[in-house]
Amino acid sequence: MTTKIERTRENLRATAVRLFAQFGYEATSVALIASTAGVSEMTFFRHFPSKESVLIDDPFDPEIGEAIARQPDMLPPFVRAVRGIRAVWSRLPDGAEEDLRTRLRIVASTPALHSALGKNSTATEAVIAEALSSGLISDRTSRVVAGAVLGALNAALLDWSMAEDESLSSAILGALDILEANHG
Amino acid sequence: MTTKIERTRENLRATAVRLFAQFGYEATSVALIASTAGVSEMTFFRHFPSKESVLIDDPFDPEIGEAIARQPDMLPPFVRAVRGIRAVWSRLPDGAEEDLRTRLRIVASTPALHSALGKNSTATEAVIAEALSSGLISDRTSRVVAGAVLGALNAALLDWSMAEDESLSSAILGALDILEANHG
DNA sequence: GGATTTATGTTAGTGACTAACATTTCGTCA
DNA sequence: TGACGAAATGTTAGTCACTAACATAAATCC
Repeated sequence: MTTKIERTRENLRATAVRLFAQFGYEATSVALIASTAGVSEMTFFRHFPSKESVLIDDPFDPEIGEAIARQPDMLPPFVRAVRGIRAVWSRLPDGAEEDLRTRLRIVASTPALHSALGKNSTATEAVIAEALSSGLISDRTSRVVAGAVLGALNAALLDWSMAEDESLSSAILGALDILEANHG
Repeated sequence: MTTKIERTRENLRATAVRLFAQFGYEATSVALIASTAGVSEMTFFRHFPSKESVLIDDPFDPEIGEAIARQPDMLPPFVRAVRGIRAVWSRLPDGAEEDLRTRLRIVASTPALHSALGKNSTATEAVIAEALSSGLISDRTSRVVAGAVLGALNAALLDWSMAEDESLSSAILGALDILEANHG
């Protein structure tokens, strides 16, 4: 059974996304989201650390790290990172795709949120860099490769969100292929 | 002769950076910066659009675009982007290097600012993507490559800021080489 | 030196977010 | 079923970044 806390959170999330889509992200205050959802403003912040986090949350960090760490050590770091991400992102839970597209469209159309995407990436970037690190390459190389791969992934996600009838996996795979080309 | 507006701006900038280094970015309010600099809070925002912008400003966008556009069309987009950025970033005005390092160190040590780095990149990313676009590659490819290159550049800059005795150009060139490797 | 810009100040406000404390709602067990 | 302890929510008051409107001071031009 869904707990109350889960229900309240989902209620807030759905309400927020609906209002964002209708009035725009910046024009939608947290106070409005809360009152529309029938809770107080404080309750919103008990369930989400920030207004941004309703749209931007990426629970895949641990999986990505493991998937990258699983790639053979002798492959170039670029290839390891790309294949790890590909392994995680090419199979999303059903229904998550439309939801992700809705959220990313709001992000893409709100300049103030572009940076938020990057903020989220910071943690992921660290995870990737860590997973890449080995005796064979420098920390600098790990971090630069992680930054490049994440930058490419984010660009592809935003671009995909604006496309009409493309599957997420084909967009991701296509973008990662661009990176991997001539590296493997 | 330096105009008054330039003097006030530089005064605010120097004061802010000094306070950031001393007390930390988040612990330093704009009100404190302004009063320490001997002006009102409003004046601060007349000279800087945001608190972040004191540390993060990248006036190179037009140059980067031109430098990339100058690269031969038949080169792979990765190589064009990397060489364009290399051309611009490998020659910085004297003294700018120490200043940049100071600012980036504050950014690197302040999680809240990591996203700001990405925000700044959004504009640069668009410039790079535009400069890359040609009849030979898709818009998607341009954007993905731009994202990758910018992600790598930002990672390298942050990493460099924490290093002790490394020149900026060698860090940049090294990072770009990682990207260009096997692409040219 | 007076008039006109130009830079700055003041005041008041919005919106995201936090802290401290009060209150309700809920599951649990007698 | 009803009291009890805990979890979820509410209230209030505050901080800080940032904006708008209007007022004043200071630099520049004639």
